[in-house]
Amino acid sequence: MLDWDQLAECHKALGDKTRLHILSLLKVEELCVCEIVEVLQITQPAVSQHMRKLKTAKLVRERRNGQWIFYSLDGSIYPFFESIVQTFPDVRNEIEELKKKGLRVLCN
Amino acid sequence: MLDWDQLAECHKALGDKTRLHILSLLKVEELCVCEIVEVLQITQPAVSQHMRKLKTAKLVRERRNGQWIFYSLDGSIYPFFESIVQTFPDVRNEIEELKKKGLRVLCN
DNA sequence: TTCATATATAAGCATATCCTTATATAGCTT
DNA sequence: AAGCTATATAAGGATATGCTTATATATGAA
Repeated sequence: MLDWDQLAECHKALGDKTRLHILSLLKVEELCVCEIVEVLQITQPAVSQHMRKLKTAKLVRERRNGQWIFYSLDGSIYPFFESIVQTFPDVRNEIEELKKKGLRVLCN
Repeated sequence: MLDWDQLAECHKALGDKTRLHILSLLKVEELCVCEIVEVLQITQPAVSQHMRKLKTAKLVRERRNGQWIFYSLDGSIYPFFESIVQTFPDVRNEIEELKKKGLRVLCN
């Protein structure tokens, strides 16, 4: 069962606009750090630190592929996760923009 | 629709153990500030400030009855609220304790 | 009106958060 | 091994958060 510490940590991780934005992107598809940097236009360390919080809160999982680390959504320990994800704004157009700029290709 | 500001504010309000505790109590039943103070054993201003955050985040509603203000759960603007509430720990025993001590009577 | 009780607000302090820049680590490629 | 790229960590500063004590406001009662 989830205790107060875990619940608070989860919601704390969700309680930041930048991280909600990142999670909304990951809802569309798995992304690596450099792609998220490109979309959000903040520094790479800032993104790394957000990813660490999301990982600690068990809201994302990571998968290394060469020098890239791909992050994807995973809130399977939270019964409410799916219903929260459904409320994320639609950011498919931002991923489309990324692809148009050809930047996704770098990581594949 | 909910935007990122509202979503972040909601989760920020949920991202604190004390507030999760308060919401868990309100899940059992409507309570006034002095009762919450009694259960949590923190100062009255601390509870007041938490209630303000919860109210601003639209997670509770308030109802004045004489000199008491009763708070109750209300996350109706959040589609995921019910599923989050279900994960709150059960604190019915704490309310029972309060009643045994006779402190609930003061407000009724 | 005066007093008592319930709640809210103000001010101040300790700690947490989020960003930045600088540096370290890890994996490719040559 | 040397150099390049992707990511992580460290350090520091500005702002936010959560608590406390002190004070203000609001309601009910005498």
